[in-house]
Amino acid sequence: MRHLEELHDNGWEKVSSAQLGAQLGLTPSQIRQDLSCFGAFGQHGYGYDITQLSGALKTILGENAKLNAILLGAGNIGKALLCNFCFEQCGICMKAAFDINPEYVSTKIFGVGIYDAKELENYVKNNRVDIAVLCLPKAAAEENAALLKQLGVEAFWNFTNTELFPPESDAIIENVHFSDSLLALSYMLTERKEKNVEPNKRLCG
Amino acid sequence: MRHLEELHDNGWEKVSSAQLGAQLGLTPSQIRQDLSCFGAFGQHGYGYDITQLSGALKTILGENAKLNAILLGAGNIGKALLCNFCFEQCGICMKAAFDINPEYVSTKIFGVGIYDAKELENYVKNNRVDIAVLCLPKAAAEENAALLKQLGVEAFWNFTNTELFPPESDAIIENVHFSDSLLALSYMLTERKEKNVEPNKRLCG
DNA sequence: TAGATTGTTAATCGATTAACAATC
DNA sequence: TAGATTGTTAATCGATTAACAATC
Repeated sequence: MRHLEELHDNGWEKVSSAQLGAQLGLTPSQIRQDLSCFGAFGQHGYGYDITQLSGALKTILGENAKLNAILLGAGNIGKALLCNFCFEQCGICMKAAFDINPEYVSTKIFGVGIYDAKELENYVKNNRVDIAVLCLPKAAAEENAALLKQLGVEAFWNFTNTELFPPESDAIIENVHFSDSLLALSYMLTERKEKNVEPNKRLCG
Repeated sequence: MRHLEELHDNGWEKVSSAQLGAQLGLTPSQIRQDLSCFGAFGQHGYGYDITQLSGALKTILGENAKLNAILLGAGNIGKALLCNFCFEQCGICMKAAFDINPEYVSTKIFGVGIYDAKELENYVKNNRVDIAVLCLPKAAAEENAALLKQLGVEAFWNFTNTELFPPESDAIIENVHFSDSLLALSYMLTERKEKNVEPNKRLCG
């Protein structure tokens, strides 16, 4: 999706699975087979019309679903998201943010009102909330996630450094674990450096 | 790793592959086989000593490698990372940040000095830089990543919403693509809602 | 010794790749 | 029609799971 938009911005109108594959580091087969899971978006002998394909993907990804979100925790990360991240572009409507800090309450960040955390339950009961964005400290996150789940919120975008629910939970969770990500990078770099020094003791690809 | 630390904090001393699997939503086999890629950390008939295992994983992940990092772009996201993210705990030493905004230059955020972006090249030439954390707007990110790569920086923690290098590049990149993440969530939620409404037109798992 | 649980080998499953008929 | 490229079926490959001998 991201790549298709880039191509579109650069004036491309069509693209073949071979081109897409080369640009993304995938095989043409993979492009075609993955897309075919969701339908037939290409034209034989021509390729994929970029506008058409990205339109279809948008629908599949739910960008047209008009989902409502709220944000919990207007600290540094929460603020950074509200200010910098374009929820709109992902088809998400950011409705409200909640915090316990009285300094923040009743202010607005980038057009989004900050409410007292005490009002959270009431808000969720009276408004449709599809996605909760969690930017809280660990303990508060678990507590609030459980509450929200109970109130019917199904999806969580989790910036806390914890698993919110046990594996058997049916909540939909997308974790953004910064430390996992950085450690993965650290691992890849460390591994490469070791390989360069002692090229004979590697295991497992 | 994260889970082992949690167990440790809760007073656990040993854990079996069956327990770990249940807690993480994996099969015991997977736990054992994945760990065995890197060595034999358990004891037959006993399980894994948590301190010992997490110590071993730390080394594997490079937490003991003492890597140096710099951060580019002290805007909202950059600031949030500097203030809230514990690089230390991942074994990373955050040495310096760079920005073009004269308001930021020569100040400090959370103990990390902000320098003028003009000094970047000079700094990298005179100091070891293992990891560059990119919190820049797209265009600037590509430019700076190319420069850093040329100066010998191998690893990039990328908070830009773009691919920094073509797939064939040998740079080590860990992307944190917020919009990808949110769209994945949006997809899962949309898919579930559709399934509930029309339970008969699903494809591909 | 009996019980538990590992590390590893073999069996199964799913995902990726290759091939090709269909078709624009 | 010839050339290009899709969507899909079959072949290959790798990853997950199951099984079990080794051992604490």
